[in-house]
Amino acid sequence: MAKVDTSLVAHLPLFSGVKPEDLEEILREARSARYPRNSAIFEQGADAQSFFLLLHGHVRAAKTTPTGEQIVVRYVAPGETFGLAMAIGAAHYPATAMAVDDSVVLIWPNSAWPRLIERFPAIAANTLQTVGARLQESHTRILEMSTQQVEQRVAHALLRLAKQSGRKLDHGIEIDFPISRQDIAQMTGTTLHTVSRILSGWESQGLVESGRQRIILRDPHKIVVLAERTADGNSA
Amino acid sequence: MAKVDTSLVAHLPLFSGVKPEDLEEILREARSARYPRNSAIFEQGADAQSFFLLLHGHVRAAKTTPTGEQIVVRYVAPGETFGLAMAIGAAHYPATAMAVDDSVVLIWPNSAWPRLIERFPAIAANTLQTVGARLQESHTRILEMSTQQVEQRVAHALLRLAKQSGRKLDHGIEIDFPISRQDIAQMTGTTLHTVSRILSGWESQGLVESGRQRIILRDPHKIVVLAERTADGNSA
DNA sequence: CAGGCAGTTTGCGATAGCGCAAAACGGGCC
DNA sequence: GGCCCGTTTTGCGCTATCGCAAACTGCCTG
Repeated sequence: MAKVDTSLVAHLPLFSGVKPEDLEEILREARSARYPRNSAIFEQGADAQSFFLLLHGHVRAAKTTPTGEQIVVRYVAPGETFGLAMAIGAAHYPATAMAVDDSVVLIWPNSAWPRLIERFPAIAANTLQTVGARLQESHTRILEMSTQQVEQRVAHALLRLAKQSGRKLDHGIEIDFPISRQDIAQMTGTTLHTVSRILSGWESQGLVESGRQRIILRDPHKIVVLAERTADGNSA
Repeated sequence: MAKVDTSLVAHLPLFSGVKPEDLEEILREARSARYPRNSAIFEQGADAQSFFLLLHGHVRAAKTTPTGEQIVVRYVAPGETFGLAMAIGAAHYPATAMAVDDSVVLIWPNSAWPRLIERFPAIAANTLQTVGARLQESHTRILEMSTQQVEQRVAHALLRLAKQSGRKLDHGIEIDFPISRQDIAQMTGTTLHTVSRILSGWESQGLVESGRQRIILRDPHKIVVLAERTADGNSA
């Protein structure tokens, strides 16, 4: 297994407050692995045996109901951790993680966690902050689902994706991994049909350009306006 | 200010792994305060200056949109922490906390947090677990909002409240604090009208007994069945 | 004990978005 | 280069739920 250069990960939030010379010791406990596009990293309900740090690629975390419906919990971008079941005291993974692009991850065995946070308390504090940030995002999402129409929610979702994983083009911002109408529906609590209709509408207005698992925001500013418009068209 | 008996809080998850003799030192940094029913403890957006542990009563955490709509983030039960903005790296409170019943809380200044987790790393680990648990609850809530009808969501919400803060009566389980139709609507992403209709229906079937800010689950088992029924009436 | 008010109930349209079905499309693979 | 399959588009009826309005009720207050 190739050794990971500490300089690649030293600046990540997870390791803030950790001395560079300690980093090597931390990385020694991890192994790295490559997951090809569309391969599963772990399955919801499985025994949680490891936790992960994404180095390259993109990972989708999704939760499935007993009846088979799915929602996308989040997309993981490079530099972010995922599969932290151990840290939050869960014995099983609460979601399924799948690589949506060829991805490279660092993998620590769960057994390393207690030792890690004992020797480097900053890691516990950093993780608390990222989990807290995710909690706030979840609350925001709940707020949106409770108060906004589907079109606004889709607008917000795309803007968030663009910010997190957007690649700047001269004619807009492209979401940097394959994402389907269905995926967006599962992020916003609607159906792929409705998403498709919305994107078609936007496309004809020149706001986006999209195709098979590909979306480019051509006019992010107008989409921001859409996202903030209230149901009554901001008549107030 | 009255001194808090360590034996009252020693068993709380927050302090698990903390030696009893250290507990007094921790409590010495806190002050206690009483909030009468319907008084605000902190407001969304205000500078986060303290974090809280609820001793008695019940607290509602709610988030408000720019346009004034609210959702209930959660109800805090005795023994739970709230207002952890500092711990999760937020400078401002992301929600408003209001006592829904006469309540007693312990209050630590944020400045105590770094010292606390440095001296007692178990507290950071414990907090990480509770925040993680809240994150999972949020995801469950998002899943429900995405896949279930309003009636199922209301059923789930009431069952959760009953489990968290239910008082057993001989003729059912009563939710142990004042809660309105509006509150339930704000927990489930619907309107008070729809909640009222649903509860009226249940009442006529003898599933619940309810009135002004008061709900008793008369037949929790049947409500569980309702909660799990799929949209097509479980025809499969 | 009488108001008054917050909370609740209920009726009645209006509609956003779902669900189903079918056709069109696009791209990768052989 | 053509075929096949997953994705996307689009039409159409349906309904769960909203939104508004109005009446009702039970507490708490003065």
